[in-house]
Amino acid sequence: MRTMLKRPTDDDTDLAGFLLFKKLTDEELNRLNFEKSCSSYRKGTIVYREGSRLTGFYCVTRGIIKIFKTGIDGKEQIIRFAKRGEIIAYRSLLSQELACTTAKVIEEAVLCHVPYQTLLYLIQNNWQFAHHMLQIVCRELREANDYITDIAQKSVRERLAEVLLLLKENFELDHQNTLQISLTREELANMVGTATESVIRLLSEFRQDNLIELQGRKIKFLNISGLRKVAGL
Amino acid sequence: MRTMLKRPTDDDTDLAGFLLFKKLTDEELNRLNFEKSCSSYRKGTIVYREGSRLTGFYCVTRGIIKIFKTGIDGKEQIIRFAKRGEIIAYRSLLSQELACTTAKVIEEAVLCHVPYQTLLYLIQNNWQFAHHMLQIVCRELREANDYITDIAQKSVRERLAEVLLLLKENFELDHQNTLQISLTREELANMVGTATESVIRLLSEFRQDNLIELQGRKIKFLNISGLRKVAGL
DNA sequence: CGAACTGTTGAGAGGCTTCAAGCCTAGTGG
DNA sequence: CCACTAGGCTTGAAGCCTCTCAACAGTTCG
Repeated sequence: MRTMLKRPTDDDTDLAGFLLFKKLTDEELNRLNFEKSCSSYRKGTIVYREGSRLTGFYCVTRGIIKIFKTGIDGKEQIIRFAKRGEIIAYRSLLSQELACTTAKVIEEAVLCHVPYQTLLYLIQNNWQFAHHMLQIVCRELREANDYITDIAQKSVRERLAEVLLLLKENFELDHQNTLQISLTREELANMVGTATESVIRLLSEFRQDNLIELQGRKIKFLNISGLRKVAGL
Repeated sequence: MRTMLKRPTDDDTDLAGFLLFKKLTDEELNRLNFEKSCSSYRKGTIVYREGSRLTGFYCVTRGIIKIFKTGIDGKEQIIRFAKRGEIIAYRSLLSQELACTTAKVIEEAVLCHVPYQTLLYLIQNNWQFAHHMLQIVCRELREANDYITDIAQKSVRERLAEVLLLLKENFELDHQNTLQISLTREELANMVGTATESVIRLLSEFRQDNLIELQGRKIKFLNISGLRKVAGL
């Protein structure tokens, strides 16, 4: 039998913790809470698909969502991962375009759907919200520009090292320096923009160089400054 | 003697034509016009440098500005070109970060500087302005994401063809199908993310395949659907 | 237990980069 | 006015990084 999908807890439906909503008035927060709808998503679920029309954006209150584009021959290009506290699908919504990415659950998640009308209401009534939103998009744009430069100029080896460090920043480590996100080799390849086999070979080399330790999908960091050097940072 | 720098004409200082400012009230427009300052920039001038703190954003009313990041060994990665009607430097300004790109004049330009305070004033007082701003950033973010996918998955040959088509869209052609922007081979390479020599060889191949015609930096399109096919579109 | 997916390793091919040398053009200074 | 220089452009050769193909082991799950 499939494991039961956990109901969203109170903690999962509370959006007050989101920095983005910090400056809302009580009235606005009430409206947001009234109009949002939260639900659980099983691992593997597609939240929305590239090319679809979106009805709102989502706040991630639990789990991890993979955001990717589908390129040549259906090969995925991973744009980013979203975790608790982050929002997804807002880009296409704001520019009123069809979704240009697909969002897939890779760790059992709870998402709160906020309708487009609510988003517009908040933008119209609370400039601090709009301003905060602008900052979020602008940061993501900088990251995208940085990534363009990396991918265009660095070798696959350098990029893989950098991606590992990036994951370390975003998902932290347990007490043994082990990365707390589980990705397939293919997913790593789709972040770096390379072939699965290349990732496998390079990870293996990093292990031989005592930079990391591997155990299935678990990656343990042994020498972070060494990795940083490989990444060219 | 160096040629004189043309004074900005009335046309060069008129921001009313910008879509971004369409929804401003008369009062807001007056304030904008009072607080902005326009001046001419000679070809080759650096408008702002990566790492510097910006005091405002710029509206391009004439000429062409190259926006690029400096990567490994000082190699440029061109992020985009801005022309009449577009704004630059707004990203770093809004996210309150240091500039992450450098902006260089590649065709004699007129820029209108709008102070940060004015930008904030507009965001606070006119939600339609803020909303429009959000749409601009979101569109640019989509383009960046698209480009990441291309650069990660396509060959240099495909990317070069795509870049040529992109330039065609953004800068149009004269009556003889000749591209109206003059770029060095190196700049083309820095857009595509490859070596200058590779661009030269591939352009030469495109010419042999009767896709384009070359005359110095002038590029004339002979077979656009052919190019599109090469680009994998 | 088999099917499907993931991970691993090897071999071969080829796209692209790098290095090097020479040509051409435009701008500079005598 | 012309030689000179610097920067851009072009071409060739060599080699490496990375991809693709292929085969197989390990794992998960119905």
